[in-house]
Amino acid sequence: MNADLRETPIRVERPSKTLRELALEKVREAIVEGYFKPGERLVERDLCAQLGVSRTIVREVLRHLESEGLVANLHNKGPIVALLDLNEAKQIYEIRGALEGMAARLCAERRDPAIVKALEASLMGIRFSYAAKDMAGVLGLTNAFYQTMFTMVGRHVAWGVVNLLTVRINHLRSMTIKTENRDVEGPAQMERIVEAIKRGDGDAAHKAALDHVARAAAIAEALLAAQQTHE
Amino acid sequence: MNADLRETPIRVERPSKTLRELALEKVREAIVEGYFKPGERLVERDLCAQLGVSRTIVREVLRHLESEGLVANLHNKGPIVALLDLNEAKQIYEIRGALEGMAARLCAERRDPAIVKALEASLMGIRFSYAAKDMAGVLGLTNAFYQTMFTMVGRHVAWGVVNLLTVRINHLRSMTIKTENRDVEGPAQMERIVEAIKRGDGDAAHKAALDHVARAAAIAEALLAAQQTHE
DNA sequence: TTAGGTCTTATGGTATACCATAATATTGTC
DNA sequence: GACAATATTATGGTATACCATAAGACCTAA
Repeated sequence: MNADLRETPIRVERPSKTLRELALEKVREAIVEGYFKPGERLVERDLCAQLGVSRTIVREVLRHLESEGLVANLHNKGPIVALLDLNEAKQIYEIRGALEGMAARLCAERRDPAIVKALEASLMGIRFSYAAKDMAGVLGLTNAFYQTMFTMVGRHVAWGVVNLLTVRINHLRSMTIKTENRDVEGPAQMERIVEAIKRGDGDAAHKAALDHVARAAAIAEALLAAQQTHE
Repeated sequence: MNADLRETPIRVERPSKTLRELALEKVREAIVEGYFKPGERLVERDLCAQLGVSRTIVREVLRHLESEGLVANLHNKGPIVALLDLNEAKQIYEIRGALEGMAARLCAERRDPAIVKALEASLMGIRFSYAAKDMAGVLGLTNAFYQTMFTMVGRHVAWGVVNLLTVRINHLRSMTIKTENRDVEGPAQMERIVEAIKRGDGDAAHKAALDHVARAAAIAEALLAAQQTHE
C-alpha cells in the first residue's frame, strides 16, 4: 500500500490493546509517578488484585519492566521497584548529556525552521506550566521538547534510549524541577539550546544541551545528598 | 551483615538459575548468533518444543526480549526476530560512537596504567583471534575491550546501553569484522584508542573511538547496500 | 526474655487448560 | 482453472492449578 492510501478514511483501525499492554502502561505509570516507590515489593498476587488481571499478565508485565530497568528481581526478595543510587543517577544524566548534545547539534546543523518552531512551542508550554504550577505539565512538555529534538532529526533509536533512562530518574526529575529558581533557570537554559539551533550553531547547541543536563544533574545530586542526610 | 563478613569463605552460594533465566540466555544467544534470523517468526509452541519448557516460560522470555529490542511483536503476525534496517543500524553506530567516545575520554583522563594494561590484553587477544580465524573470539574480545573501557571508569549504565544496542547489530558486526583488511585495520584503530589513553590525551582518545565506530558503520552500510542489491 | 523448634502462610516457579480468532486447507460451483 | 464458501488447524491471549520453598507466626523450654 503506497503512502497515498495509508491515510485513507476507510483504513481498518488497529486492534484494541491487549490486557497485557494496558497493564504494562498502568504499572509503568504507577512506578514513574511514584505510586509504587523505589524499593517497594511488587507482590504478584497483590498486583493481580489491584489490576484485576491474572498472574500470567502480571508476570509478563514484570518481565518487561525488569528489562527496562524499572523493576529489579532479587532471588530472595521477589520483584521490587528498582532503587537508584546517586552514582547511577549521575551516569544517566551523563548519558543524556552525550545523546541530547548530539541531537542538539544535529538540529542546529539541519537548519530547519520547523524544528525551531516546534521547540519554541514546547518551551512556551513549559513556561506556561511553571506559571500555572503544573509540574506534571512541566515534565510532560520537557519530554516533548526532547522528543521533538530527537525525532525531527530522525534519531528515534537514541530517543528510545534517552526515554528509557529518563523514566528511571523521573522521581528525581520531579524533584529537581521544583527547586527554587529552577522555573526561571531551566527554561532559560533550554532557550539557549533553541537559540543556538536557530542560528545553526552546532557547537553552541551541543554545549547548551550539555550545560542544561549538567545543571540538572548537579541539582539532583544535591537533593539526593540532602535526602540521605535527613534519613 | 557488615562488609567484613560479605566476602567470608562460608558465605552461602547464590541459588541456581531459574528455568526462565536459562531459557532467556538460550533464546537471546540463538538470536544473536543467527540461529533465529531477522524476520523469522518465533512461534510459542515451537519454542516450547525446542527449549523443553512451558508456554509460561516462553512468553516471559519473549516479553523480556521484546523490551530489549531483539524481538518485535506485531498484532497480526505474532512475535518475530526484530528486523534492523540500515537507518536504525546507523543510529546505533552513532550512539555507540557518542558513548564509547565518552568512555575513551574518561579512560584517558583517569591515567590509570591498569586500564591500559587490560585494554592491551584484549587487543592482543583480538589480534590472536584474527590470526586463528576465530571470528567468535574476535567478537567476544571486542566486547571485552569495550566492557573494560566502560567498567574501569565506573560507567556500568552506559555499558548496559551500549551492550543492548550492540547485541541488536551483532549480525552486522559478524559481517563487518570479516571484510577484507578489517583484521588489520580494526585492531590498528583500536590501538590508536589505547595509545591515546596511554598518553592521557582525552580528545585524541575520544576522536579515535569515534573514528573506529564511524569506520565500522561505513563498512556495515556498504554491506547492507550490497545485500539489498543482491536481493 | 530469649532462643530454638514447629507449624502455617505467603509467594514465586512452572505447567496446563480453555477460548477466540486468524490463517490455512479443502471442497464445491461455475 | 479460478473463485467463493466452509471447515479445520494454528496460535496468541488469558486464567487457573499445583508445587516447593522461604518467610513469618506461634509455642515451649530454659
